[in-house]
Parts: sequence; C-alpha cells; structure tokens
Amino acid sequence: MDTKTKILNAAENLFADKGFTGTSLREITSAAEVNLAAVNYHFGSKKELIKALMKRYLDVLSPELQGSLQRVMEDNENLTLEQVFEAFVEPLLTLNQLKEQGTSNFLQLLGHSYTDSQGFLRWFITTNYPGIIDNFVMAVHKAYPELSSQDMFWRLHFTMGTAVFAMSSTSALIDIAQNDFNAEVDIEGVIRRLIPYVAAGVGANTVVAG
Amino acid sequence: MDTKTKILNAAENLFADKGFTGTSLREITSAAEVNLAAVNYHFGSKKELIKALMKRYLDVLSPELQGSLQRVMEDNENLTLEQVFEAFVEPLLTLNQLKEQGTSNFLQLLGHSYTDSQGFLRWFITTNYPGIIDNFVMAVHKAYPELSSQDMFWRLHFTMGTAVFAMSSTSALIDIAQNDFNAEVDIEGVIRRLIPYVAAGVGANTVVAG
DNA sequence: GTCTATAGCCGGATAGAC
DNA sequence: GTCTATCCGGCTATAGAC
Repeated sequence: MDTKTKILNAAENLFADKGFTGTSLREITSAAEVNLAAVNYHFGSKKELIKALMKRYLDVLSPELQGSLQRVMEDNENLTLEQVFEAFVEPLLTLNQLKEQGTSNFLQLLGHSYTDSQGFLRWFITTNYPGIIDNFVMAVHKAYPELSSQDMFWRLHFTMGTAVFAMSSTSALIDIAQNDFNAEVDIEGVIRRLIPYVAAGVGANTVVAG
Repeated sequence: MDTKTKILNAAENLFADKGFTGTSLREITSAAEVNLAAVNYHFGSKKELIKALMKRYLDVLSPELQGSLQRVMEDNENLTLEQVFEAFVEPLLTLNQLKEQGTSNFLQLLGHSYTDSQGFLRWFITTNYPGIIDNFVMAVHKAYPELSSQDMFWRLHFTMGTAVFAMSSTSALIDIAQNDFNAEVDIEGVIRRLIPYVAAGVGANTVVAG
C-alpha cells in the first residue's frame, strides 16, 4: 500500500470518529505509520486531504445513486416514498467495497461536514455533485406530488439530518442495542430501520400554514 | 452584569455557532470583554464552563418538560404522538426567557454535545437528567403501545438526531428558506414543521423483523 | 519521496502582582 | 476579583538534507 492510500485510510477512520477539527495531522500520520510531512507533500494541506477523502466516495456514490433513482422512477407508475428511500440502500452499501466500514465511515464524514468547519464541505458537495440532490427531489416529487416546495425543502433537510446523525452515533448505538436486546445489528440493519421512519416523516400530512 | 454571566452569555453564542472544539477561550473572553484568566478563575476549566452552560438550561427545561408531558398524559384518553411532541414546544420556548435565542442556542448546544468532544456531555445529560428520557418514553408508549421496545429505542434516537441536527443547521437553513421562498421563518416555525415529521416517523408501521 | 528539524502560531492553564 | 506575563504543549506547514 502506498503512502497516499495509507494516509487516506487512517484519516478516514479518525475523522469519522472524532471529526475534522478534533483530529490532528500528527494522529493521522502516526496511525498511518508515515512521516508527519507526508500529508502536506501528498495533499497540500489538511483541507485538501478532507476533500480528497470525500471525493473518493462521492465519485463512486454519485453515479450509482443517480442510476438507482432513475431506475426506480422509470419502473414504477405508483412510486412510493419507501421505494425512493430504498433506492439509497444499494448504492450506499457498495461503498463497503471501497473499504471496510466504507458506508458507515462515509455517512459519518458527511455528518461531520455539516457541523464541523463552518460548512465549507457542504459547499464543496452541493457545488460538485448537484445531480444527487436534484434526482432525489424529483423522485420525492413523483412519489408525493402534493408536497409543496417549501415543505419539500424542510423535510429533505430533516431527512438528511436524521440519516447523518444516526450514522454519526451508530457505533455507540449498536453497542447499546446489542447489550439491551441481544440483537445483532449492523450498518445495513440501521439503514433498513431508518427507511420507514424517514419515509413516514416526508410523507406526513401537511398541517403547517405558510 | 457580572463577569460570570458575561462569560456564560458570550460562550453560549460562540459554542452554539462553532461548536466546543471550534471555539477558544480567547474568543470567548474577548467577546465577553473580560480577562482571559477569568474563565479559569470562575469555572475552573473549559469543560466545567460547558457543563455550567448546559446546566443553566437543563435545570429550567427538565421540570417544565416533565410537567408538560405528565399533563398531556393525564388529560388524554386517546393520546396521539403529535400531542406528545407538541408537549415539547412550550417548555422549549420558555428557554427564550432565560436569554435571547435561548431555545435555539440550547438545541444547537445539544447538537454539538453529540458530535463534539467524544460524548462526555451525552454522558453528563443522561446521568444527571434521566427523568426527561423516562417520561418521554412513557408518553410515546401510551400513544403507540404496539411499538416494540427495540423499535422505540431506534426511533427515539432517530428523533433526537432529527431535532438536534435540524437545530444545528437552523441558522443556515432559515437564511436559505427566506431567500428561496420569501418566507419568514423563526425557531418556533422550524419546531412546528418538525413535529408532524417526527410524529409520523415514530408512528410509522413496523416492517423490519428482529 | 521520505526524513529531521524547526518556524510560527494558537491552545489551555497558571503564577503572582495589584 | 482582575490583571499581565508566561509556561508549555500541540498545531499546521515548510525548509532543506538525504
């Protein structure tokens, strides 16, 4: 494994666990067993390392997800919201092929990108991968045409938050669940529990004026 | 206003905005216009300052919320999940009496407490204010007795995540919403949009085995 | 490409004068 | 209680030998 990949892998695990501001280059390079200066040599800066990390996943996820959403829209006359959210599962799980824990790592990084670092990553994602959001909005609109664009806006952000937050605390939650219920739970299990929740949330009857 | 309060107020705004690790004592004391050493003199450490900050709100919120939940449980034969979540609105809004933006600041701090600082605050809250969670679980159980304890567990965590995350990005979202829809939105408006979403999510039909 | 060494800065915390 | 001055460690980033 070359130095660049060693850094990416170590950084990913640490960032997912402790956030971007909470992880130093010293921790990363020592976990990767490479020299401290290697990050700046190979990536230029900590910020660029973070971007490269997200890019590794987004370049795989984006086309997978757009294909999956398009397929589910074409095949179904009576598209349901559950089907829309189901369309996320397979693309997300393919990320496990990139790296062990890829799916959960990616989602946790996504979570940190919203709260850490004053949103520079949020900007990076929305400007570089606009297709993801557009397709998603189209699919939701097809499944639930009565939803106003304002409700759509809020509910999609709530959904993003739910998913991202669930993933950020997943490792802790899985431990608790296994103690309390003796139930085996993995990342796919959490995603599958999440789907009915967010589908029902997005599909809730509108009661708020405005 | 005494120094201690000046520090608390300045720290609260900065922490809510940039997180705990993202805010330095130097920023806090200069915003509060007090001496750098004052934080350590009055609170002992940054960690203790954070705890004091949360305590200021939790000591008010906890009894309000327990009372509100108990009232809604007693008054209703056919309790709905919407009613349970409605019971949160008033207690949360009373936090605005403690300080301008109190509600949104508190919820944002709560959000950061889950992602920042390896969960030491999560521990602090659950061990010091267990009544909040217990009452909430009881109320949800009364409104939706068929929900298994395992589904209850996951959905309450999803709900916590939705709420907390929505609040963490609320200031950004409100700006976008006002640009896109020319709609006036405040923190209460977001909370009221959140309620049907999480109520529907928690009340979704169970489809997952296990 | 990889290393050591270090610059230069910022972090939390404290000692001690007033 | 409040101030200045400072310690000391950690941080990102870079210069320069190999």
